[in-house]
Amino acid sequence: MPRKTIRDLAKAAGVSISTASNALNGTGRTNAETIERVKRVAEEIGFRPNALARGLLTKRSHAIGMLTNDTYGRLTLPMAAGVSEVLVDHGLSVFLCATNNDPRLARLHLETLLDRQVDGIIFTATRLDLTPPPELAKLSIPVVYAFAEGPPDRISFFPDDAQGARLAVKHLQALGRAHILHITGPQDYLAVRVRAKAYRECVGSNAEVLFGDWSEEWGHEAIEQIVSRREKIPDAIFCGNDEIARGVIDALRDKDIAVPGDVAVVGFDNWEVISRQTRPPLTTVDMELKEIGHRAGLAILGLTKGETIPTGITRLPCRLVIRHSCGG
Amino acid sequence: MPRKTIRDLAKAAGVSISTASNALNGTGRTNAETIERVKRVAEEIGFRPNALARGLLTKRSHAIGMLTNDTYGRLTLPMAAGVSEVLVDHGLSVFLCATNNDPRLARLHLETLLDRQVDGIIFTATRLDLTPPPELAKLSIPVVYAFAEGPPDRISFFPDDAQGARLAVKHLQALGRAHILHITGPQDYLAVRVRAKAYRECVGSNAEVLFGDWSEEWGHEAIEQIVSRREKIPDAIFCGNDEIARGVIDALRDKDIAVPGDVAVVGFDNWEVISRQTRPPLTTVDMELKEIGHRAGLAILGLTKGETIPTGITRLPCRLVIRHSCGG
DNA sequence: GTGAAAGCGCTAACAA
DNA sequence: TTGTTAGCGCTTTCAC
Repeated sequence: MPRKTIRDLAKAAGVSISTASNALNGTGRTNAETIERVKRVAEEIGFRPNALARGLLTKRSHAIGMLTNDTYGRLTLPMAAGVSEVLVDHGLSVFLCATNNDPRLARLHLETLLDRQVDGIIFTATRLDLTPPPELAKLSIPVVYAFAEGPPDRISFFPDDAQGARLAVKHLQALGRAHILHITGPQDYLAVRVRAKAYRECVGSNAEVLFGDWSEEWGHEAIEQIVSRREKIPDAIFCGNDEIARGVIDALRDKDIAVPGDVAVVGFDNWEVISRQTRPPLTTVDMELKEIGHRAGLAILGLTKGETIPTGITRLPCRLVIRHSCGG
Repeated sequence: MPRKTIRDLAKAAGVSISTASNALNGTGRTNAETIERVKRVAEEIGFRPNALARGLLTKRSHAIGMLTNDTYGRLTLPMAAGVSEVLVDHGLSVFLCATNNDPRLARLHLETLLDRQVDGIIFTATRLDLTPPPELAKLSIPVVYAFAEGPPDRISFFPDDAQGARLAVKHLQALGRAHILHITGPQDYLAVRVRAKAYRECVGSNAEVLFGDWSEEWGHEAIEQIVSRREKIPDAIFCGNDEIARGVIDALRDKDIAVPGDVAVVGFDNWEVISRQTRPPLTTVDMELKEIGHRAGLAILGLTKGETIPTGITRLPCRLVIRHSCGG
């Protein structure tokens, strides 16, 4: 059985097509009783409007595209969930397009999205300093950047890395740790530089930072370096992500250095498969990716309604998740 | 500047609307030269057909919905990537709908998808024995189940857990391990029972299986149990997932039991953030989730074209990823 | 208050 | 081979 059309509805309710339409949408001037009846009949016969037909006419598809540079990694997904969460109740659907960092694929997806008359596009990336597809800047529909930096006249949401780093370092200081070391990822990541700078501002500008990569292995190696110096080891380590932190904790245990007794450790990301499973469980900074998704979704929603929303980068606060790797 | 319509194209190319349409779509009988010209002009003026209008008329939206029970977890995402990968080149887009295991949300998403005239729906779950939304069974559009079991008259794709388990166990046996233990997850998971059964068929029906949960902690605890028995410990352990395997490996190292020297360990999932980072790196079974996504995408594609595709459950082979936790 | 009619951008008969 | 015409299902003037 094919879907009921508004014609079927009009016939069944004994009204004209336009009255049926008005009754359902609350447009025009319609008798309250008629509205009631049309709605009841619509329910009875299972009428649901065809979104394609409606979109064709109103020029609003009530769909948005989410363009992401990776194959839905651990950063993109919480954001996508956040976006979807706020939009579903407003009747907006989300096309998920993974570009896999391939410009050709990005263009392909983008064209398809425009053909589908999406009301807006959210671009998300896996690192803040990845250059978004330049085509996005020229679009006449709303574009919001999440975990990526768009042009100044667009809206971009970032986690506040500096604040997150301060959160971590100040927590360690409040716990009485005086000699804090920072072991982090590759220096060419913007987030790495921002976090390192904030760290230095808290503990003094001659504070030591060890740059490496994002792996557990680097955590091990860094500890090896520290210990082999035969100096006094730090009493706290602020790690650039949870994987490094896990490596650090494991390496310390291998050397019979107690965590948090001798050395307190803080991570960054709150990637739970890691942060919950270190021994002891890891105190870490959560970037609130889902909240970034929420905000991006709300921004798109507002823009499509013609609201004015401040452009430029908005930094959203991180949250410290306290577990046992710092004591307490 | 509004988008160009097929009218603009027809005018610019000096042909009628229908000729323009035929030229672009290869329908009807059109002069090769005209086709050429129309296509060139379309390119020049930047004409792109409105997918909404086309869909309204052809009753094919060239979009599908992907309904998933979780907030895009680690199982769903590789599958989603696989689906999208095979569909993008056929001009199909994917609506991603996370139901968060909430039946109300599932229904809401489903209705929206139908309103949008999606050509088909792929349902994916985080466990094989999760009951898919019953509404799906009654739909008149194609529905494919990936990592979930649909009704017998629909298409379902599963990883071949039994084959995966055999792969792991036979690998250990080929390496000369004679006393293999299975430490796995909760017995109420179908996958757990299937893997355990396959394991027992390989090593003998009195073989021991320890059921627990999916955590690293359980891996530790299981090793504790084994060692405290003061019997001869097994020379190989087949773990139900990578998290358990990581716990097992860590616990063995804590007890100075060499991996793979004394005990070889195999995991299940190939969740790389874990399997690459264990010491030694973990040999593990990969369920080829992306391939499941590929197959689901191709199945939907075929169904929307009216092809006949065998219904019921198709089990897709797992692959053994060899690292160092078994030696070699 | 309600309905007839026009038309969103496109495809597909059918006529020319 | 091409153009004319009639809609797809809906919203939206504008008469009545």
